[in-house]
Amino acid sequence: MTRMNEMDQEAHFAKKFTNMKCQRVKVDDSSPPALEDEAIEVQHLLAEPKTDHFSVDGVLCLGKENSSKCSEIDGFSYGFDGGMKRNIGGLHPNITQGPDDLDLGVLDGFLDEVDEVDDIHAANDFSGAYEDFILDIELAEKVSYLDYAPREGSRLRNSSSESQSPGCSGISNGAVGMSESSTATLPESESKNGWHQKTVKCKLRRSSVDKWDSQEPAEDSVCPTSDDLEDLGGLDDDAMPLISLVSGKNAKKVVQAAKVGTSLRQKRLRKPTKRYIEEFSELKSKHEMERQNNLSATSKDKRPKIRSHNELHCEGALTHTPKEDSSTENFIQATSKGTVDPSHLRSKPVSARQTNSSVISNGRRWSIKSQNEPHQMRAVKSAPKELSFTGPSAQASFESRPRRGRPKKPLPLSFLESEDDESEDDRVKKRRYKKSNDRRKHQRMWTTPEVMKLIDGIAQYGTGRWTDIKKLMFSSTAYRTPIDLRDKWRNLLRASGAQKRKSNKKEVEEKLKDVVRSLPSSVFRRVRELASLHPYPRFSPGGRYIRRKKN
DNA sequence: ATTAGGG
DNA sequence: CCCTAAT
Repeated sequence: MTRMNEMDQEAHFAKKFTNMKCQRVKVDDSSPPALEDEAIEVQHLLAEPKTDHFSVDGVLCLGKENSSKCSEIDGFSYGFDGGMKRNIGGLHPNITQGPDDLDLGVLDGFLDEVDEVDDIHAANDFSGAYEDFILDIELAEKVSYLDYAPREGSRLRNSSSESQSPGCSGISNGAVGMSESSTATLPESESKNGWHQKTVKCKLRRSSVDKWDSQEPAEDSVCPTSDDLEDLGGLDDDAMPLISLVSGKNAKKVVQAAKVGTSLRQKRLRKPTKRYIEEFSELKSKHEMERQNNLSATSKDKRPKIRSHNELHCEGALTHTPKEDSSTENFIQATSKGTVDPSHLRSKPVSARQTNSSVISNGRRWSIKSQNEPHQMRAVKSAPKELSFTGPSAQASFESRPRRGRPKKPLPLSFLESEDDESEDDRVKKRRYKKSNDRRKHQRMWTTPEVMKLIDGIAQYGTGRWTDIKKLMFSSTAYRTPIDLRDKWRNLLRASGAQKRKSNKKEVEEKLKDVVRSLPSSVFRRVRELASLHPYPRFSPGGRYIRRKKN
């Protein structure tokens, strides 16, 4: 599985870049010699973005210390970085441990964070768009020079220049801001001024899509989308602006002919639905967030993958140090607001991780051995579910996470639209909506220490006073609500057999049994004790109401 | 706002 | 975990 994925990735990357190259070359060739001034401009523009090489450069940078030496191409390296991360993220679920629910747990923290992740996406998208944006800047100026709707022109320029510097310095705010300003420009594109706006739009789209699909093995280059093609008279969005600059419609045809091959192929390759892509990106986001939230070892499993992945692309080209992913980390850190310093994580030697994992696997213990251990457990999660627990540090970091409310936002119908014909704006919106709506249940694994605390709390307060228990025993864990506590207790009762429910339901019983198995028997002893002491459903098995004890 | 109970 | 009803 792992193997295959990696290979896919590799092949995919290769193909992608090849495609890009082809496009540019063809465009170049087809540029009519007429209008030499413009042609030169075009040449310049074409030469400017060394897209074909930036990947390599980016990787190199990655391998190095993310030092300032790379600053010139930082934008690119970041962009690439984003791609890599997504790749890894996407890769992970497949390559990690086996089946069952464990991955759900690993992923869980992420879904809630999607909003924040959005920023990351934005940043990444932008960095991807960066190179093209350079072009756009020049274009924009040209445009305004040509007296196209001055307001728009200046607008464009503003957003461009504003973003230029931050983009280069590769810091989150800048990047995000930029991407936002750029997107803000898009909606205006419907006005008559026509092509230059479209130009920007398409370019942005194209680059972001490139980055985007680079994450997904099954997904291939998807530069032009149907709507674009229609809008622009069937022109490749890459070729379009340049050609337009040169000589308008005649050029269009030339280019159209030239790019037919690549375009068609790209179209054909575009199989996965947007839905699919989105899903994937969310998963990725989750992974990214998880890396931030669990300062220590969440990635016990992931990390090695990252390494290997990088190796795949960098091998021989550079000597990569243990810090090879530091740039990645830094980027994330810079990008998100409430970020935990991932430094431990970086510096954590492999040996330590291995040690921890072994410790975990042998399992059942009540006492906390080390602060880091819990994270390992959560990350590994192949260990019995209830066995793992969340350490204070992780709790703290999760605590800072805003409590997710229930979305309940009405789902726009456009959301369900078929994918192929929708404007860029729609697509952007869609993505946004998806994020807010599509967030699934974020399940948090109950760790043994948590269960213990819960039991203690119940012993103290009895059932029914969940808020008190929450406040007292779980004051540090924001993600456990009183209701959660109650639910967990309910489950414990059922699992411990203290609840003489209709035991006929073998199916359910069986499922609960594994939960039981993963928890120390001592826990269940207590559960049973408490069950009799504080019967949860206030009705005893006999059906009589039992009054709750008041402490 | 909190709890109970069902999905 | 989510939702609703009841308190």
